[in-house]
Amino acid sequence: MSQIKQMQSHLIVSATLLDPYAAGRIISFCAVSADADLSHAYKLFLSLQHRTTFIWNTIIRAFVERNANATAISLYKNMLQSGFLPNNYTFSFVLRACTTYSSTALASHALVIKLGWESYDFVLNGLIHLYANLSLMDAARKLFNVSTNRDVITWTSLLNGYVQSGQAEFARELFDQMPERNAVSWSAMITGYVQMGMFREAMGLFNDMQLSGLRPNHAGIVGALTACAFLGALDHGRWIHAYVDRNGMELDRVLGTALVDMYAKCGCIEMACSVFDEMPYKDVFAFTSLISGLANHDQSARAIELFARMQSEGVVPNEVTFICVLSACSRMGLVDEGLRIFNYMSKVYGIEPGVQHYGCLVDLLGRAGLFEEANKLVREMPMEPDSYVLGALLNSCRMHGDVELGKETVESLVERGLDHGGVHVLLSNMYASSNQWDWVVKVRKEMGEKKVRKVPGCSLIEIDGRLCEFIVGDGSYLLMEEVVLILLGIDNHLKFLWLDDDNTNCTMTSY
DNA sequence: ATAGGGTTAG
Repeated sequence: MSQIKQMQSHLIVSATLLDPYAAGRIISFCAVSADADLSHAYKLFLSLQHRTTFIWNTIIRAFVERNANATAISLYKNMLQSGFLPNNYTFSFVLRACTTYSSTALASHALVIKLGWESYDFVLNGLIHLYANLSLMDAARKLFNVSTNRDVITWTSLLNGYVQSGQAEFARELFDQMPERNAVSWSAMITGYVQMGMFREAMGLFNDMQLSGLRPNHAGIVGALTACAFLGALDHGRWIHAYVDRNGMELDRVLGTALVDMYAKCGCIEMACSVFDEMPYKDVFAFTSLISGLANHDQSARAIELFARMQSEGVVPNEVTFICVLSACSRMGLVDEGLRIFNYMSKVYGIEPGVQHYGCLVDLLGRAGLFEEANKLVREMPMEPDSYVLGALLNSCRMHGDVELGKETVESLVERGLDHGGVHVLLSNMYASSNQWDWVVKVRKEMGEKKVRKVPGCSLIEIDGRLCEFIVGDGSYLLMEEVVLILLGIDNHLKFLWLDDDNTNCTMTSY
């Protein structure tokens, strides 16, 4: 790059930059090559007297590649105002920027048609991708149906649209129908399942992909790791980590963070830390992921330390980071520290607290027994409390045995339609522990009348690399009788051990 | 005369 700058000063002196072709080559190098320097390219672009369509296209492309869609679109509008006609290249970049600017999307499509580019491969795929991303599936499907030269990208773009709009079956149907599948189309379906919360399907497909002989790429690996994280599938996750190492895949920000998160969510916090240490570049995602993992492993002190380290390394925290840090403070009972962080979140970083931050703060105050403050905060916060905020308040009522405030809180949950069964169970347990049995009966009766159902609890474990899911009340598992016998055995054993203790009540209530 | 599209983390 420094050589290019030298060369460029020479060219300016010799007036060669007046040659638009030479200028185009230099801008292209500065804007989109491997070690590009976009701000330099942009300065150069602004200084040019004579621009070409190629130069406009290149600078627009550079901003799109950095996800600076607003800038890309405003450059595109400037281009039109300067009298340049966009060509197929222009549209292939601009349509990508339009995925976050739907108002410009329709106008761009209109111009595509007017200039006769609609049936041109790259442009048509760009349009399908655009409509699919905006979840405008009728439009996307229509274009797909009229396309005569469908390739694997056309199919993948449409598939992604069904994923975006949550239509898992259509997406899978399309995937099965594709005449050709490559690593990207497999990844799209795998991460599609992940986005739709269908983690077991994602893992199954990751497995099928390897059986089909295709090597998973970066995105496929990341998708599979995310699924492992949600499923707690540690053995699968470890296998993928070994695959990453064996194939010398670079621990970049995305892959590194996915690994850190997988280990943290699967209970291996030390492995999460060591992968984090290996990552050459750590951004806000990586830090936040580990801070969250530490907080969830009752290592809030380390979480808060990491938060300090992050800032000393100049990584700017975002709203999610603050949610994790505040919840760490709350678990450690660091009331003053939590309040201080809550305040400087907006003062120093300009992040306005959202409902989730208030939720953490209510939890922080409530756990510390500062009821009045917690209740006051809920009443005075600038937005409607959500189920998390009221749940935190309810939990603090339970912890400190304040049945009256608990009852009020449940009422406000009911008013807002946020009363899932667990809330009523909690209230009834609170009445029970304060020996108000008539109220227990009343709550239970109301639950019956309103047909409130508790969402069945479920758990997942991995045995010999196979995932087993257990749902409360479902006795239909293979080997269920053996499982029940073993549990009863453990139960009896515990009773025997605790025989002298009057208060022991080791009955199994559900399995 | 220089170029381009689909999948990726908290």
